[in-house]
Amino acid sequence: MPAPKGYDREDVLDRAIELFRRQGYSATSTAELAQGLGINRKSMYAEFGSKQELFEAALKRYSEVHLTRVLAPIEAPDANAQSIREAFLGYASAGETRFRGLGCLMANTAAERAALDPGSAKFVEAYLARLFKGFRNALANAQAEGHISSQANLDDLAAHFANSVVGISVLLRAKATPEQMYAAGRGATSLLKL
Amino acid sequence: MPAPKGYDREDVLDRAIELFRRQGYSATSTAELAQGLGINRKSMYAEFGSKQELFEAALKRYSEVHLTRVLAPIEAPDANAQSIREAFLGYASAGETRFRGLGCLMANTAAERAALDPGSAKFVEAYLARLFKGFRNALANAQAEGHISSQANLDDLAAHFANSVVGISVLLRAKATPEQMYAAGRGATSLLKL
DNA sequence: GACATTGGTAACTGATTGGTTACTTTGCTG
DNA sequence: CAGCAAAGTAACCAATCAGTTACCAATGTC
Repeated sequence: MPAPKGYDREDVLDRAIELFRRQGYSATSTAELAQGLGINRKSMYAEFGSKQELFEAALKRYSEVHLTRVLAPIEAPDANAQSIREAFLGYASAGETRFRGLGCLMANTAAERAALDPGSAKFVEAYLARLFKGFRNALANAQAEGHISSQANLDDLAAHFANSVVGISVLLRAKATPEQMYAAGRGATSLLKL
Repeated sequence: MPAPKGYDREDVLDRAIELFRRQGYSATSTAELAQGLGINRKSMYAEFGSKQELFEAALKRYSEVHLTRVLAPIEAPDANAQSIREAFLGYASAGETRFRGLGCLMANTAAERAALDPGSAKFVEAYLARLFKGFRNALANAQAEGHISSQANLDDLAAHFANSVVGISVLLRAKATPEQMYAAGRGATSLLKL
């Protein structure tokens, strides 16, 4: 067995996520990446192949780990109106953390790369579908629990909530004030009774 | 008097808007710009000074001309609930036009540049404030006309609509299906009575 | 029609881009 | 301890980056 790697792939990907999230794809050079990842350029290319492949690996991990954590409230099988409210409160509160100015890697990628790069677009597409599906289920429960009008169109509302999450992510990226984000969250969820 | 310019500044800026909107700031080179603008690189630098200044001039014109046109329904002094509905219908319908994949220059800039570039950030900030103000006024009229509950929080709702516009712009950029966008628009405006 | 002022063309600058190649170092296995 | 496969280092590559400079062409006034 040869010399073991001096780095952990998942740690490296988390650092890549941080870098791409802060600077975007185009504005992040491979030299910056290697330095930020704490590994050599050679090792970076050996491990990931190219900047594009590293980016897609970062998107994959972001989706599997980071998004899974942040979407947990609305993806729980028993998610309901209260879960949706809590989720938006959580996203708005990110404006008071270090994520202010960073935003969401998927939302940033949707705006920066998806239209130009099919490799990114498929992750964004899956992200939007995932958001919709999560909200759609939570809304079905909310309706069953009487927190939404029985004649509400759940597909429209799920699309609305998914869209609002994307919007809030961009506000977060654009350093909108936390109060703007809280207000947007309250407004978006104001049609949930109680 | 010397030789007249072989180009019109406003036409050139409109082409710059188109290019930056399609490719973003970082992914658009000055060579591409000069070619796309239909003028020489030298003339471009003589007219605008730098890529950054050209970008800001494009943002300025986009705000003054393009945004003013597209925001007209909600910025009319007598805008009301119906105006808001129509506006969202209009934004969603852009998904069936050539703007699919382009999105809104302000929303794209919010995600790509605002966090890194104060020069862009001030335009984005003004854009968000403008959206809020427009919706806030339209909502006041809507409430007076009985199309919104009298105890609704108009500030929250204005922030919500502004946020939804940003979200829909990103969906447009990410080539979401028109149906996704129409659904998001219907969901976002579903709390407007009638 | 000579001059002055501007726009247009193209070659060029040094720096940086993504990616590669030779070479050294490391650490496990037989 | 000898051998070898992989990681680390750094120099290197052609291409491209934003921006500049020197030159030519066009247009106006006097």
